Amino acid sequence: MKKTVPPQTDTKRLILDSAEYLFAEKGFRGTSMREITAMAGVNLAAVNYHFGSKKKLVEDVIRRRLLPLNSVRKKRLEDVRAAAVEKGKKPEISRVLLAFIEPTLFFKESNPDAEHFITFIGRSMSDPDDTVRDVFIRYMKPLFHLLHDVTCEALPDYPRDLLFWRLHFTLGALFHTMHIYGNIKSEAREMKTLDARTLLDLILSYVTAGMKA
Amino acid sequence: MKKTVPPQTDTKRLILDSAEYLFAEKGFRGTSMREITAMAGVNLAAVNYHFGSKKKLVEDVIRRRLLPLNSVRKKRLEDVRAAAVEKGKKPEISRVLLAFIEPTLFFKESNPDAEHFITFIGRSMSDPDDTVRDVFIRYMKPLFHLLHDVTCEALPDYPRDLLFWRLHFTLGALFHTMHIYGNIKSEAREMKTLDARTLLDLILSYVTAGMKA
DNA sequence: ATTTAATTCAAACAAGTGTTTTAATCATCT
DNA sequence: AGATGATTAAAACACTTGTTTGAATTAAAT
Repeated sequence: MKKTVPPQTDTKRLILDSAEYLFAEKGFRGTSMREITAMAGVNLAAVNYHFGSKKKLVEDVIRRRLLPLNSVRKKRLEDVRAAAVEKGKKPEISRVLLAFIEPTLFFKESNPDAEHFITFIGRSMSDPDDTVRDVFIRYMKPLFHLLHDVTCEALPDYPRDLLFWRLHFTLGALFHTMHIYGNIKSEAREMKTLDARTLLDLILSYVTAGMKA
Repeated sequence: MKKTVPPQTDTKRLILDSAEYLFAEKGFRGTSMREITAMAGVNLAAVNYHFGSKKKLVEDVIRRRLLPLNSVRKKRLEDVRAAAVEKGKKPEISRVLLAFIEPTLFFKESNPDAEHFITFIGRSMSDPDDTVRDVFIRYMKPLFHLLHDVTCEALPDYPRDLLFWRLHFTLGALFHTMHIYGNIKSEAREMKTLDARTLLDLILSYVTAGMKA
């Protein structure tokens, strides 16, 4: 009848974890099925059996983290909007940006096993591979629209197009930061180790000033 | 009759052009030697003969555009610094950023055949492939140091570390913009077509405000 | 215990990878 | 002209890629 806890769950999770780590480290195309399965300690055919294909796998890797993260960001944005409506005032832009950025940067700490996901997602939007970029954009687009809307409510005197571009600058700064943050190698030696809170303050003051320049 | 220009030059340039276009379109790992040589209309072995390997090729692709571009940016930065010294004042941060960003965004127009390079270079810093990222960072590092120094001279009351991070945010915004700008597909349909001058004004006001937040 | 379905496994598959090889072709100079 | 060195050409190289196969193993249900 109904199965309670099939061992299949372990295999799938092991594969997702390994794939997430390797995709962050070497990119989608730079990671082979054999590397993934070897690291996960499962058979080579397991990926195609459980996920169907490499493309389906990367979609699941992205979905597993991005859907919960986007739920949190969506709720935070709607809370800011609702709080403003209740007080009969427009939302404060710094709170709007905080609602979006804080869960993003702190996602790494709330999900300690997801630290590599931040690195991976940081370059997904400009990934050379269509598959990765398309999946990422597909899941981000509704949330970005919401962010755009709430931003326009916070700064009603600014043209929508202007705020659209400035949000793109903000995302560029954020993604770039996400990619180098948590990336031990590269140029981490030049920047003192920062905790997420300090980094959040840094980026928040920067993008807030930029948005209402 | 005597040919002043040896035909070898043509082959190398054809390969560089095709590689630049395809690397921008599909990434370093996503582009095969056969695609490059087929598009260039040359023999498959020509790449290894003229460049040595695929890695050496991508290094030449990057160098061909980045060295001249960096020379211009370096001169512009030093001009801003010299002009400030002459007047006995500190340089203006907006002029510092302009000196760096303007040649970058206008590079596409001064070199019409290099329009894809901007897309390519826009993601080089976070490219999943070590080769691309290392080459790019190697050629950018001295210029970034200069930019950092002149920025610190423009804002002497701000801690060096703070300005270091804010410059990273600025580069993130710039690279992200470079990558989506000139990329006809993706989300160009949502953003009205902008000329380089308007885009420059947009990003400059944003990052200037962010830097001196 | 026997049947049935789900999962794992080793092996092979066809296609694609960057690179090398060796002979043919070309341009240039004495 | 012929000789020399640089460039091109087609083919093969050794290797990796994602995926599929069919048998072996495991778990669940009757």
